[in-house]
Order: sequence, then structure tokens, then C-alpha cells
Amino acid sequence: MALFDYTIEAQSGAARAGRYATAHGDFTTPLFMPVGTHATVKGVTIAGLHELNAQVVLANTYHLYMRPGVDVVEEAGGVHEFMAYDGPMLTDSGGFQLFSLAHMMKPGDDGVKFRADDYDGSKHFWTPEINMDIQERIGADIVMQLDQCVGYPAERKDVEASTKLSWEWAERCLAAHKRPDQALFGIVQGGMHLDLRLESVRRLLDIEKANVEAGGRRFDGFGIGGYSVGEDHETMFETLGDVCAALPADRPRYLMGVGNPTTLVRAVGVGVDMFDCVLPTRTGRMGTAFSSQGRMNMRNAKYTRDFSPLDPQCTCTTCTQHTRAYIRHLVKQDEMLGGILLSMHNLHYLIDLMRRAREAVLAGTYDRFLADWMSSPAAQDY
RNA sequence: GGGCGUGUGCCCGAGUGGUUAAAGGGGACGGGCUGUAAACCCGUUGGCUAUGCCUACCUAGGUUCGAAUCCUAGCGCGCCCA
Repeated sequence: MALFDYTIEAQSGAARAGRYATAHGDFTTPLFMPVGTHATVKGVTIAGLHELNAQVVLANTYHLYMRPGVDVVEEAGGVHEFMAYDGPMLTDSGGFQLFSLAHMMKPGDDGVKFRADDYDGSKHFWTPEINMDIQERIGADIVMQLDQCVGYPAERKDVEASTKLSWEWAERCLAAHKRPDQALFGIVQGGMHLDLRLESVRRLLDIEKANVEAGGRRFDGFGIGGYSVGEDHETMFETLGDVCAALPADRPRYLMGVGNPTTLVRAVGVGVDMFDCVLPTRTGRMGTAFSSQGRMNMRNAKYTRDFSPLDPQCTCTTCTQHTRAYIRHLVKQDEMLGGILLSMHNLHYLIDLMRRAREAVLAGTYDRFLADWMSSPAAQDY
């Protein structure tokens, strides 16, 4: 399999099961990718990632740039060497962070000035070219274009502006990106407006067409950004299916930042291939478990003497080795193992959910899988 | 036996005449978390026949229009002296 080839192995309705080749091995889709912002999936060891069959792990360009610094990661031999994870990795550009930290850009600027309020207050200036250089030096297998995300609700003119800026940056990222062993994903924006979403896709395709004609590369996949920013679930699904349909079938589609189990199952149904989210690790660390019966708040008193497994239907280490009473005890006692076990379990939950989704696609029965899911107790928390 | 000090809600602890059902912690109980500024954040925490009433700051008296706050005695605890 050639690098960055996305092989569609089966399709069931709009849902796809595929295989993607990176310099650090293949991964299969549909896929949930654990988030390891600071080159660590919080609470999970590298052995744990392997045990979970995590496949792709994320890191964040902005955070690694701030600390320990790109030069340190580079000197370590790249992010894989640095964190001792030899599987496929992806770096988010940091665009999502700039969205909350950036001082408003002045028109005419060719980049973005920002102050790192969450680190040391230092001032920085990024262009798409600078961002590509940083991501190449960090060395993940897949890098994301620098983009700009808008919140919700938002004025249409603001969505238009950020969408336009994002495709302009996409063009510059594509031109600037050089590493042949590294995939680059463009990112679709457009807020909740279908016409803007479709224009965003069109522009990205025009950009890559021009780049290919000039002897350059195409985008190796597409991120779908700007969702899950405050809108309700149905709002996203009003446009998500059309966005997927407009994207090329031969490239993976990555819905960025979405981790609600039901959203995953539905999004796969309309053609999304990849997801990432902090939800499983953050909520796990804070004491919440995903389960076949819905979300469980493990702080609740009702688990004090509940010596049954966390989720009897789950095969993860946490569920096969520990009781609800023990996990509640750890969480109540603020013992770090509580957050670790729940993070592991929640990651397993989403990874396994995507594994089952993949099996359903391969079997050609995704409609049934989706319908079963929607009528299950787990979907009630949606 | 004497002197000094102290006693607040489940716990610790602020408050030293009125705006105090009583700051702030902790604990308990509940909720939240979606390209990680998050091992974090937010509620509730005397009772009730509940836009009001009752009971409450060791106990019992007292001063005062009004006391957790002042006075007297007792009890508990702490330190010092004998």
C-alpha cells in the first residue's frame, strides 16, 4: 500500500470501512483517536495505548511549541521518539488554541499574532508557513493545516471571514508543506451554514487541483472542523452528511473534536471516518464512565457497595479486574489510579465502538447497527 | 486546689451587640466536561404545614428594643502554678 492511500474496504450506506497507510504503519477506519495534547494521553502509559489498540494518537502543535519547545522535540528525534510511541501520530495545528488565545488579527496581516496566556504570556506570530515548518519538525505522520475556528452562535459574516481565511491558509499550507513522509489534511469550515460548508469544500478541492497541476501534492485527507462548538446535536447533522458527500471518496474524513458516542455512531452513518476528542480522558479523569447503560458518575453514593464490574458488557482491563465500589473509592479518595482506570475504560469504549462500527460496515449492516444503537440505553444520554 | 484561656453548624474555623441560618476550608450529596489554559469547574448542605415560621453558636440564668457576641454560675477542654 502506497503512503497515504486510503483504501475503502467496504461501504454500507454512506458508512465506510477503510485502511490508511502512514509512515508508522496502517490504521483502520472508522477510528477514534485518543488525544495526547502534550505528547501524552493523560493518565495512559504507552503500554496502555498498545493494550487499547489506539492506532493513531494525537498531539498538539501549539502546546509542544510552547513546552518543551520544537527544538527539544526535534532533538529527541521527533515526537514518536520523544514519547516512545511508534504508531501513527497526528498533530493538530494549534488553530483551535489560537481561536481562544489570538488577539484579533488585523486585516492584511499574513498570519496571526497571539499571546500565550496559558503558558507565560509571551507574544508569538504564526503564519501557515511557520506552522507547517513547526509541524514538520515535530514529525507526526499526519499534520493539519492551520485554520480558524468560529464558535456558535456566530454572525454569518464572522463565519464567512474565518472560512475564507481557513481556505487561504489551506492553500499556503499545501504550498509550504514539504515532508514526503507526512500527510497533510485540509480543513473544512463554514459553521452551520450549508452553503459556506460546501464552498469551503469546493475551495479546498480547487486549491489542491491547482497545486497538483503545478506538480505539487493533493490533500491527503480532510478535517471537518468548527462543529461541537456549542450547537445542539441536530444542528450539526443538518449539514454534516452533505459535507461528507461533497468530499472526495478516496480521502479520509476526520470530524475534529467530537467524542460523544452517539454522535460518533451517527457521524459514521453519514460518511465520517475519523474522530478525536478529549471527552473520554477528561471525563474519565473527572470520575465519569461511559457504559452500555449510559454515562455513569462514579462519585455517586449508589456505587459505594456495588461490587459488580463497571460495565459487565465491557472487556477492558478496568472492567474485568475492578469493581464499581473500588473505582468509586479511588475517585472519591482522589487517587490517581481512579482517573487512570476510567480514562483507559472510556478510551476502550470509544475505540471498541468504532471497531464494532467497522465490523457492521464490513458486514454491510450499518443501518441495523445504527438503529440498534439509537434504541440502546447508552444512546439515552445523548 | 489556684490562675489564665477556650467551647460556633457533620468536622476544622471566622465572627465579639443589630444588614448572621452565621465568612472560609474540609467532608458529604448532586451536576457539568466535545480538534485539553481542566487530576478541573459549578451547585446544595438546621427543620418545617415553606414568598413565611420554628429551632440554633456548651448548659442554665441575667443585661438589652435587640446577644453567637456583654454579665453570673455550672460543665467540658487546654496551658501554667501548687
